[in-house]
Amino acid sequence: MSQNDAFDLQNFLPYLLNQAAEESSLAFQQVYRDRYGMLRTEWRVLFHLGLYGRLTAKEIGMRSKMHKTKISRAVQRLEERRFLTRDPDEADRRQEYLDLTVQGRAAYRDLHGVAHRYDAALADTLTPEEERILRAALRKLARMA
Amino acid sequence: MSQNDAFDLQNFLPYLLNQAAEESSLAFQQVYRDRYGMLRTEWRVLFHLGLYGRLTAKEIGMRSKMHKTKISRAVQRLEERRFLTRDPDEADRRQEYLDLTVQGRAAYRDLHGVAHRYDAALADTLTPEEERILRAALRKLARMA
DNA sequence: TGTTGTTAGTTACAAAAACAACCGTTAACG
DNA sequence: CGTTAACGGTTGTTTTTGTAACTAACAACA
Repeated sequence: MSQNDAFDLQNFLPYLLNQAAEESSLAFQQVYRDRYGMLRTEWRVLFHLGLYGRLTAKEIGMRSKMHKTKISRAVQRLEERRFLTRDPDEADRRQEYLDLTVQGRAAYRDLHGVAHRYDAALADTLTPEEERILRAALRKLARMA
Repeated sequence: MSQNDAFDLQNFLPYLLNQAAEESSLAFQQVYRDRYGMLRTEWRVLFHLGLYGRLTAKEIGMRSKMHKTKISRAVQRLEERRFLTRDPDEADRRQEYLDLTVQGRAAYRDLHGVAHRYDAALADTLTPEEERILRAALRKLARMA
């Protein structure tokens, strides 16, 4: 039974963050899933390559904090579906550089636009002050150890 | 390659929300996992019962937005481990009321305290204004359709 | 050089989530 | 009543994720 204390689930930041993240991801997920058959890990890899250009799996891992097995599998699927190619680094043959194909860049541009517009639509439900502070606070929380 | 546009992953709210949610859940997850062998779905069910008292699975679903199969399985495991009991509703034998056992209430009180303190610690990394606005903005986003 | 440790990435297996079909019960209504 | 639809919940199967062990390549250094 509830303790006489205002602290409930809706006040628990991890829970609240999760609900907001899930709810706000849904509509975008719909797009990359239906339009390109991608998983979350896959559009993330696609975006990293689209935004920063040629990268190794390792570099994607450092930037995204995704585990290397997730990246490995996402890269496999993206390669199978011809969204990217692998280019072995001759100087260090443990790693390979990843590049988007023409098709990959097209998908990236498309999804980038969708994401941008969707982000703007989300931000529109907030006041400018709310938006600014929300982003700052989220960055702080995401950077915690 | 990056378009000449400030919009990148770190500015995409669903991504940012997800990173913050994941990062901020980690430490708490550690506690309910190590201390009670629970999964995320399980502590959520536990909290619903702890906060609101006797509920049916359906009611938990409406409040939490979790899918009914997740709830069904969480309830199973919580019952096996003697954190809750089921009480069939004689008036409508499709549903059953769920109640925490003594052990369940003890686990709830313990985890509630941990969550409360952890939430306070998270909030401490923010200014009071940031905290207030963050919570308001997250509630807005979580309630979107 | 050769041995030992690290690194980038993959693979194999176990745990968990998603999705659909299902069972027994109740509601709606001819 | 009897039939059909809806509901609460469970079960089975497929995807996806997490974890650990592995391979091949490189680095450090005696």
